[in-house]
Amino acid sequence: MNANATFSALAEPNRLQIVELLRHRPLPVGQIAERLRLGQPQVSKHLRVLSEAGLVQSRPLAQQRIYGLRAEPLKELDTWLERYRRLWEERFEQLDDVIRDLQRNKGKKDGHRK
Amino acid sequence: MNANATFSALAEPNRLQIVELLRHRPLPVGQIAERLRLGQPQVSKHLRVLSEAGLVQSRPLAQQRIYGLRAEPLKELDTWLERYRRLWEERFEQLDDVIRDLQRNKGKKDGHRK
DNA sequence: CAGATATATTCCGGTAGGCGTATACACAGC
DNA sequence: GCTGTGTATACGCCTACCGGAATATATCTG
Repeated sequence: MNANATFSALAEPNRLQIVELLRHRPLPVGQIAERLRLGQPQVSKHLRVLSEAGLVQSRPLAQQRIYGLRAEPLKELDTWLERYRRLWEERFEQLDDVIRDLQRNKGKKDGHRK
Repeated sequence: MNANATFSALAEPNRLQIVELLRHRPLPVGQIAERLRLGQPQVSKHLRVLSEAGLVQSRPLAQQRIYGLRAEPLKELDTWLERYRRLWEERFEQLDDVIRDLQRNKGKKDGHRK
């Protein structure tokens, strides 16, 4: 799925900060730049990436563009994570168990332990 | 929060594939390389990154290293996502609402400074 | 010990992507 | 129209990082 695009969009620290900032409320570009102490062109570029990943959306208001979060990619991330919840909710098949299996299959020769 | 490290580790497509592969069960490096059709050194390097992000863990078995998933970073990701669930569970404060607010306030100038 | 197997590390070349500056575009108000 | 404000894009520089090949390290076998 698109999890890839979402991850790489959020991998950049400033972009992650932008997302966290927009979690509270939509903001125009200038406000984002000011609060995160970033250059305006950098913010615009990051917003472009976030927008292409579907994480934000903008509406024009006079000369401003108000950017707000979009839920879908995060919802998809949640769905993606769903498949991993067993890792900590059930105790799952643990590494050591697998090691033990493999050692058992190794056959008769194994007298080696740590 | 370490969310940053987790995101950038998962941003790389091959690393994401490795994680998805290890979701089913732990595997030695060679198996991973074979199934994903990647070079062994590349896999080792990706595993190093994943390991430093805490996403995988290895145990030696003879000359092999068996890599398996670790739950914690994914659990943290889940926690991080928690704060965004309102975005789609409640309908939240929507972009258009904010636009309307801003347009209404347009009459009076509130201070902005640089 | 030598040789085989499994993995890690190193070096190199190419490239994607970040920042800063300058510039282009868009809209508002006069 | 012109000017000011807000945002987007273009250009250049630079660093991080990926892939591939060669090499180093570790462990088993005989």
